Amino acid sequence: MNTKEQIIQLADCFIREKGFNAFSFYDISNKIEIKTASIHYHFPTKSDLGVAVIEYHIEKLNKVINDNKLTSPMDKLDRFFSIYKKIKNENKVCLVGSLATDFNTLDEKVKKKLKEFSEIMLSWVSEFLEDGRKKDIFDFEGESRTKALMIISNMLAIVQLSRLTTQNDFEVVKKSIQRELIK
Amino acid sequence: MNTKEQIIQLADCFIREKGFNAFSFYDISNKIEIKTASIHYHFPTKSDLGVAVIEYHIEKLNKVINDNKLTSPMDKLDRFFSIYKKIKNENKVCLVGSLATDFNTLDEKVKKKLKEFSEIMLSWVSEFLEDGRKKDIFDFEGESRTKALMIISNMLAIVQLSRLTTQNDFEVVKKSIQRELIK
DNA sequence: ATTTGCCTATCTACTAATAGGTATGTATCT
DNA sequence: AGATACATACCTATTAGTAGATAGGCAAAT
Repeated sequence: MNTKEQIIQLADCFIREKGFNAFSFYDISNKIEIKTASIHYHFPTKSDLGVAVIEYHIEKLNKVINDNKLTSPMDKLDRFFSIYKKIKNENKVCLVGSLATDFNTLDEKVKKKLKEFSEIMLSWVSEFLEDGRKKDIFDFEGESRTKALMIISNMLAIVQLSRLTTQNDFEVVKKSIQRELIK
Repeated sequence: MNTKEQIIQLADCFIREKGFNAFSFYDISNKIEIKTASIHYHFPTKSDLGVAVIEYHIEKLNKVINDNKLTSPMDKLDRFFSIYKKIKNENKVCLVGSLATDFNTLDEKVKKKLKEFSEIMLSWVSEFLEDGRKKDIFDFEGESRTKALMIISNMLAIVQLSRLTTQNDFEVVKKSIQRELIK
């Protein structure tokens, strides 16, 4: 892994651990052996770094989507849950949730990229929910986009909320979604 | 309203608009005619101000709970939704969501107070859901605390997420919760 | 009735730390 | 020679927080 990738991954960690406005170039320079000024060589501004982090997430998500193109809706759902399970295990929050609370402080290109990311996520979940319903694996009423919004909301929020309640609440919510959804 | 109360309300606005780490004493001093140093007279540290903001929310929530002690579970649910409706209309996010993403940067007394707040919210919702189920107004499976977690998660997240998708998604999610819950 | 002194709430002026960012130099590799 | 990937040194703005002065109100003492 080269320096640029390392910077992106560290920034990603900090954003989802502490929030965009709470992490600094110094935090990164402190973890890898590089001076803060050198980070600007790879990413002129903090916003550029923010965009790169989101792009990294888009790539990862697109890879998940592609690798699961041929699997069943149930497998896709499990894969979806595993993304959030990993976030919870690391005691982080999801990127969308983290940046959404800071949204009004972000500059336009970060906002735009974040919207792109959430759109990809929402489309993917909507599609495999719809597919699962057609195949009689899932059961829900109303539009699949709405159900996707509901499930994503649950996941996005529970990784945040369970920082305050109990870590176990993640599993509680996950199982509740499965029980309601799966026929 | 005295200066101290004004400071709390402004801090509350900023926290839920931009996040705890993105607002400064200057932001407040800029809105009311007071110097930043004078804010420290009322709140020695930023954390003290944070605690006061959460306490303000606890008071408000306790008032809502008390004023609705004798109303029906359905009215309580509507009242619960109206809290988030207001948040959405102001394009803010809820306090718990905002501070949960910054959680690892907060100091202990703020964390503790925030946990208190989320506990009160969760208990209240759990109780009126349970009551509504007993009275055959609501229909859901599993523990009422779990259902409360699900509904609070939906609300907490959709005020964040709909900053990225469309504002209307708040109503979509709200109606979906109602359709699933109400017999 | 006036003075004295304390309390409250503010200001001015300051500090030390941290922030994001820039300009320039330099070593290495192609 | 030029591009790449750093470092050094620096800048400016902003941050939370402190110290000390001040001004008004109130209440007890003179």
